[in-house]
Amino acid sequence: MVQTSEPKSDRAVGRQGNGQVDQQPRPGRPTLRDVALLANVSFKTVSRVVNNEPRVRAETAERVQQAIRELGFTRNYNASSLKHSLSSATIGLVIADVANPFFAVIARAVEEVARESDHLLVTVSTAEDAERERDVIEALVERRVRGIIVVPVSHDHRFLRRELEHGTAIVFLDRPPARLSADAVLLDNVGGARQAVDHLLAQGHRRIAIVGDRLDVYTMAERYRGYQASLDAAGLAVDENLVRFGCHDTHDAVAAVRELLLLPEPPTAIFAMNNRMSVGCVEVLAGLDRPLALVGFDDFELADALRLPVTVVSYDVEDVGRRAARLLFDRLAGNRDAPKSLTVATHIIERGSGEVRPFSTSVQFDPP
Amino acid sequence: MVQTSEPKSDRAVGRQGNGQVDQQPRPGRPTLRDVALLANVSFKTVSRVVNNEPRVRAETAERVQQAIRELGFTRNYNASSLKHSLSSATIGLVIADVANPFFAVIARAVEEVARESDHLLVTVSTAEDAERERDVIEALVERRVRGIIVVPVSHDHRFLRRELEHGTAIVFLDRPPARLSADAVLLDNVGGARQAVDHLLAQGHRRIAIVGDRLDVYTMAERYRGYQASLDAAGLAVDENLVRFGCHDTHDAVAAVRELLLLPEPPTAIFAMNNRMSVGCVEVLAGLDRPLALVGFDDFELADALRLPVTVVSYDVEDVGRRAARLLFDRLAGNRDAPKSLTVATHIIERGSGEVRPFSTSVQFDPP
DNA sequence: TTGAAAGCGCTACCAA
DNA sequence: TTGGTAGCGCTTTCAA
Repeated sequence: MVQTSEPKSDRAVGRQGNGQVDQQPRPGRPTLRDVALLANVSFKTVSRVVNNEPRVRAETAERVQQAIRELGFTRNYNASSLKHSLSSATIGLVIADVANPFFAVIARAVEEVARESDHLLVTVSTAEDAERERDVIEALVERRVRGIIVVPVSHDHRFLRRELEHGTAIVFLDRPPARLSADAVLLDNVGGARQAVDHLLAQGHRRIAIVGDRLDVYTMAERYRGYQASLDAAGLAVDENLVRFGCHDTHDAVAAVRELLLLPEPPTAIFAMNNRMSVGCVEVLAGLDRPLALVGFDDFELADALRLPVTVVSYDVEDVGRRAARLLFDRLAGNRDAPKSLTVATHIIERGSGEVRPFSTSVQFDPP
Repeated sequence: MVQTSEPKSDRAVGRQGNGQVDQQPRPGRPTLRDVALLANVSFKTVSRVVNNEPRVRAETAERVQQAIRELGFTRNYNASSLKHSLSSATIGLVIADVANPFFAVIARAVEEVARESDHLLVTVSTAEDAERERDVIEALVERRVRGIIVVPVSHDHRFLRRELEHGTAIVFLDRPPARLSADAVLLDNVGGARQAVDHLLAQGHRRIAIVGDRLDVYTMAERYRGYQASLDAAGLAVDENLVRFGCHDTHDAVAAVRELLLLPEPPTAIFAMNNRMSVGCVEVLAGLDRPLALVGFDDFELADALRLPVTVVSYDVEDVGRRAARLLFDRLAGNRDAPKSLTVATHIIERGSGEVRPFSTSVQFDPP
């Protein structure tokens, strides 16, 4: 079906020369031994060639290379790393969902750093399920990944202490470890949420709704604290009718916003607690005659190209991923300092939706 | 720093009972042997417990479990899988870039299927670089992943024939194998592009620009063929000034569209060849007074919430990923049929931007 | 420059 | 129900 132009000579396994073990080509993948047999050298010599060790005669090496090509031999890395126990040149990334752009960007940044260090990345999703978190981490440890970057779901990470002691590096991302001391890269969630809500208050809003995922997710709890603190500082009480948690995805957020709009006293502004929530809000708000104010936590694609460009609390997502990965490889390189926790600052990007005033009808509907 | 409530009794390694080898706890991860020593059984028995094999006395099993917990033992999966040679319960996914929503959704779908089969997923990016493609595939093979789903970049996959023969399942996604016969899940690229351009022609457009990535990427070439065929059928020639290839990301697309608008005879419509291009186009078009028609290949988030909702050529992305993964696991389950190639159909979703007429000024600017 | 032997952590097979 | 032995594919140490 497909023509190959590779040289086909010397196809027999036991070679013509001396009377070596002329055995059948075994089924399955060729091993060092198969190559050795074909090249008529000891399998240790093949190992040397495969690992580019110096003390091999050029002529011998060439013969071995030829045999490797002929057989399509590829070194079994799992077997190699059985020796130096650790290793595997693989790291793990545990996130909630790759299809969420936040995590997707994190994954790319981490993979990029991993690649620079010649490591492969195994990405697994938890879907915010604590049990699944344990399962996937276990699976990663079983494969002896050298390190794990985890966006944690559970609230007790003592089970990871053993792994740390056993030499697996672990870095927490976006959310801190619970009941464990370990490296972490976090955001200023409380501060960012305060920025958002303060901003809306400054425009004169008093009925500010909040739309988010489960409150037992760390970032949600923190951002809610920021929301509360902001209202509190303004002398306002939290109106439970305006608080909508439990939205897992944009669909849920759409439903939540629709409900909010049907309230006898609807909000004049919304604080969307992450990029999924913001997108959900926009889906609804885009259809309204009169604009509602909106500030979202996390920037997102096309936020600036919408009918009413969305004001967001932003930060460098890629940097978050990169920093976590660097911390990890730093540990793998032998760093034994006390666990470090970095907090990345946020800043607000005003685009229009956050500057809408309550009940305003003359708002600018087109981008500048 | 962190308190543990785990039982700490029997901490010594050689137990109190008979005079067994009372050796030092070795550094590094505990092995079957360490557990056996502590539980005072043979390490084969520990192996049985770890693998839930039936013939172990409950009492013995409990003692072993206790030792496992005490030591924080985790089975070394790489060592296990050395036996049944293949295995590793891992598959690979080779894509261009996880941060591209198309690939992110594919990755999620593939991971989901993998998880159902208790497999882990290693995701690697090629950044559309053929050399990197070979490198990462090699890295995956070295780790003996059982199968690989690849969105190929290179134009010669003969090097994979050996891997197929050696038992590694390979499924091509989005782009077909070149000089190799293998499973594939593709889109109707030519047909989809024709739908898009025919649609624009039907609105009366005659100057239809096309914005895309490198023409040597299969999907781009195919979609361009569709563009050509559509124009050809309408008796129109391709105007090279309106053809903009070489856009890797949204930024490049933005620049390309800006250039197009500065043309002495600018286009009245644009065909964006993938989701990245569409987003770039929207970024520019959102700022214009007079709308330009736009049809994009690939649906994308918020396309319906934009000032001028975007008409797209759509299809079920998740399904594409799922089908590829199912094909792969089907092979791993032993299916030896001739390679299969599936083509997923596309359909147009009219949202407004594709229904803009040339030079129209009275276009509906708000969503219904 | 090359090879032989031991062993990484585990499972398979057979014996007790 | 348990344990011993061999060996997966490779690297390491030492000898030739």
